[in-house]
Amino acid sequence: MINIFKALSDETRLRILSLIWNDELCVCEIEKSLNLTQSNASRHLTTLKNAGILSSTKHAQWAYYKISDEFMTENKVLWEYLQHNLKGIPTYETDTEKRKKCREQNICNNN
Amino acid sequence: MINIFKALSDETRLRILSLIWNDELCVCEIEKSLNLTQSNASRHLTTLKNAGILSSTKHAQWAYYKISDEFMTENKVLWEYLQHNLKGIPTYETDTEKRKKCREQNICNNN
DNA sequence: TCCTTATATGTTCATATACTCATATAGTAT
DNA sequence: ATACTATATGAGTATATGAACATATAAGGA
Repeated sequence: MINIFKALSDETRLRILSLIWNDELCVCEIEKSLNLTQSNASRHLTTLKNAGILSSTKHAQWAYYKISDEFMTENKVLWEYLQHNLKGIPTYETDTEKRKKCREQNICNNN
Repeated sequence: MINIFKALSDETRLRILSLIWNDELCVCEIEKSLNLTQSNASRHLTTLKNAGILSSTKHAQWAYYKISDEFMTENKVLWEYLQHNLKGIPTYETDTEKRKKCREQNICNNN
C-alpha cells in the first residue's frame, strides 16, 4: 500500500495518470504532452509500473503504458477516488489538449 | 490530493492511522504504543494534521488527535480504502495490543 | 516559586527522490 | 552494415524527507 501511495504523491505522476486514464499511451506521447524530458518520462512511468498502477506492452520500438487491470480490480475503491479527483489537477486540461494535438500531428509515427 | 498521498506514504504514519482509527489518542499513547521517540511521534502527527487527515484538540498538557471529520466526509472513498487496507500492516496487531496495555497501566496519567 | 509532565520545534545527519546529461539497448528502415 | 527512432538506465547533483538529540513552551502540582 505504501508503494502505491508513494507512487501517487508526485504531481508529474498524477498528471501522467490523468492523461493515460482511459487510454494507452507511448512514452513519447506522454513526454511531449507533459513537456518532460524523455528520461524523466520513462522513469516516472517505471515508478508507476513498479507500484503496480500501470502495465506496459511493447510493439516494435514503442512501449505502451495503460492502467493495470490488476490494479483496477484489486484497488477498485482507490481507483474510484482517483477517477473523481484527478480532474482537479491544474494542468489537466492543457495536458489533454496537448495530447490531442500530438495525436493529430502524428508525432510518434506509430499509427 | 498530493499532500494527502504524501502523508500516507510512510509506514509509521499508516501505523498511527490504524491505531487512531476509531479513537482519539494523545501523543504519548502513540509514542509508547508504536515505540517512537516523542519528537518523532509529534512530527508525524503534525504531518497528518497538515494534510488534513487528523485534527487535534488540547486539554491541559495533552494533545488529542483523531481522524478529521472533514477528511472523512470529503474523502469518503479514500477513507473506505484505508479502512479496508490498514489492517494488513504487519505491526497492526502488536501496536493495538501495546495501546491496550498503555490504557490499562494508565501510562499517560490523563484519565 | 521550582519541578515535573506533555508537546512542539530547531538543528544536524543520513538517506531517498527527482532531475538532467550521456550512454546503452533494441527495433526499423535504407 | 549504417542510420534513425524509441526507450531504458547509469552517474552526478540538488532537494526533500525522516530520525535523533537538544531545547523551548506550556500546563499542573508540590
